[in-house]
Amino acid sequence: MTIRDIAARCGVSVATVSRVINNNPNVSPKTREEVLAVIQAQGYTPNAFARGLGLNTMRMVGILCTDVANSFYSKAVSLLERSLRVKGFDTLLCCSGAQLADKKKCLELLLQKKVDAVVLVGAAFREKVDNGHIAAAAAQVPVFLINAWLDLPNVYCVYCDEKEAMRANVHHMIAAGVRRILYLHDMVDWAWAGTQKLEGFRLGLQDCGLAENPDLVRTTETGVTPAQALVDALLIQGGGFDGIIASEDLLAVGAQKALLAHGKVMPLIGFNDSLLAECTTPTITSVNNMLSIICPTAVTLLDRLLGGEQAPARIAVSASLVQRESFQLGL
Amino acid sequence: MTIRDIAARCGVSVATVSRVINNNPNVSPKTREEVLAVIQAQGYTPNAFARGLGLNTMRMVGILCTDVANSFYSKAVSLLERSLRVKGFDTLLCCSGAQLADKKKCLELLLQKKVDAVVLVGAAFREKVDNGHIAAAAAQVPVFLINAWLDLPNVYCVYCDEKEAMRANVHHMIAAGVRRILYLHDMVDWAWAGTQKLEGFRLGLQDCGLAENPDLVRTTETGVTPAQALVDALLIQGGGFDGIIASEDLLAVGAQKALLAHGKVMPLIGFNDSLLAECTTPTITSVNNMLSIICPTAVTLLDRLLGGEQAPARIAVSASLVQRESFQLGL
DNA sequence: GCAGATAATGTAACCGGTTACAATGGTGAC
DNA sequence: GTCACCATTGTAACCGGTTACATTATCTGC
Repeated sequence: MTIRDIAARCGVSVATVSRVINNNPNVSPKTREEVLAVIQAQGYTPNAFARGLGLNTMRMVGILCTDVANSFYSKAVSLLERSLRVKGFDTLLCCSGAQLADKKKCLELLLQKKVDAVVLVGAAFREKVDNGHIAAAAAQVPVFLINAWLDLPNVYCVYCDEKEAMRANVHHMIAAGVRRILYLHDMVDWAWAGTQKLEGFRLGLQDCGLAENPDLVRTTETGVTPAQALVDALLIQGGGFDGIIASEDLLAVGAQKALLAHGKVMPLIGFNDSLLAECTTPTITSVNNMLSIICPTAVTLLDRLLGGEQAPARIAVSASLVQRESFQLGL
Repeated sequence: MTIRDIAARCGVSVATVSRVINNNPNVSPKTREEVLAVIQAQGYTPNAFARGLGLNTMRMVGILCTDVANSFYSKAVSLLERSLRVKGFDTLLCCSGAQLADKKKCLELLLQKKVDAVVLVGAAFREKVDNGHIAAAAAQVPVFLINAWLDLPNVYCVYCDEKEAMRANVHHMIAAGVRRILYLHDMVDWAWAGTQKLEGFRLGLQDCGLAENPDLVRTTETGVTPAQALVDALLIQGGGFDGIIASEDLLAVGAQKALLAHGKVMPLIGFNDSLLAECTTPTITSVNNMLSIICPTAVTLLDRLLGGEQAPARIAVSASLVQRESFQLGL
């Protein structure tokens, strides 16, 4: 069943049928109605490939995601997909893992499928690391970074100001009487968000006139268990901290487990406002980095841009702290 | 840059270039080498839409997922996407939500994009509910159900035998001395897996010569908080159970929170072996429904089938219980 | 009644690949 | 030398849409 079949059945030309399909106004109401009736009756659907070839787009957007199994990324993908669908885009998903070479390969795969744009979730590096693949992609289609920052042409960034959020966290803790904050972060030091948080932590201490203690800024592998092991080891060595901030809820959970095991109690703040933070006992206070704003905003940007409008290259939104039980503890 | 440009630059015909691109053996080594060199030099990539039009496939598979933000589904999507990519398929993702009408619409969207197959994650209904959209999809492309069961032509099911897993859970509990098990499940009673679990629960009791107590089979909304509220209410009313099985870790977490709040301790088993089960204190024993086997298996099936081979319509794998702290408690 | 504008429709080229079939050239057998 | 055969290559039709441009029909004002 092709457009020519429909045209023949209606006694009109293919152009007219095409016009009807694409809501082109240059068709008489009567003709339109007849054509629509035949299309309906025959259950005709235009061939997407032919359409793509003619229009040079299939309205597909590629999402390059480090790992959808990670709840933070999956939340982003979920929000992006929904927004994209509303705007009439389909989502091509590619989960690259953390390796640079794999990200590069996945990006190429997406571009080969001729997506209209690419959205990167947890895939952007700091400038000092090789971003050649992103620049190469941006040479072909607009690239959107979720919660990351990169100064490259045709790369658009929508992110949460986690630096300020972290700074505020430090202020909160110190205002509440904490004096020696342990900052726990995972080792992906190339990630933009990671550097922002660390910087915010330092700024916060500075604001309060406190010196940074290198022993209280600790790097751990990602995951509950490594974080738990690290905090456990620190507590065995005598601790030396009276509050904890973790760069991610996963690490906060590990820290909390260690605290509980030692019968210790102190303020604890995590990041990402994930489901995990609600599942522990006590629940964990966490920074919400506003994916629910960032993702739809990025899609709006994308839609505007592809529609030929101008769009800002960067949009920052501020975070919000979700208070739960773990912050009050031990005060 | 088209295939004709490449052909002209090489002094060969488009057919030859096409043969080189597609690894057709009917090309002399010398010619192949020359053509590849030019392709390389020009950075030529075949137009995916033209290719799709000619071959009537772009090697894309649609995944229809209820909700990727849910960790169980996102795990499935992650595993599926990886396996599909290895086989040379790209993944079109559509998250429909739980509404039947939305699922239907999403399925149509995927089919319009001319995917080679559709994989349904958390989207299959029991037979008594309307499955017309699935049958309609199966009339166009093979449909694969992850952890669900449906007897329709061209629908392939790969699932975990959660009925037996549940039955075994009941046996375990009773062997450990539990006498009155509370079964907590969410209200999506149309889901195949849900009915299987309930049936397994009943069979388990039957096996052990115990009568089913309707008061101890409770339905709750999905989520930690509703489950917590329900168990809390039951405990206030006096309890009457000495062990809990939850149809999902999320509910198990809620149940555990209620138990902790009441200072109660009893064996608890969840389903899905999710990250949540490791984050609570104590950790929660949970049934692993083998997504890590099911998903790659489904993709293998899909690949074989699209390759023209025969493939079984159903594959069942058995679950495995992951022992953690919550099962020993109170024994 | 007619020039000129406007609305509706049709024709055919084009998008960029794949591939059936035809054509060419070189080989060895006899 | 001729023929059959095989490996290699080329020509042109085809996939199924979109759309520039041409054409025809209708309407307007004078």
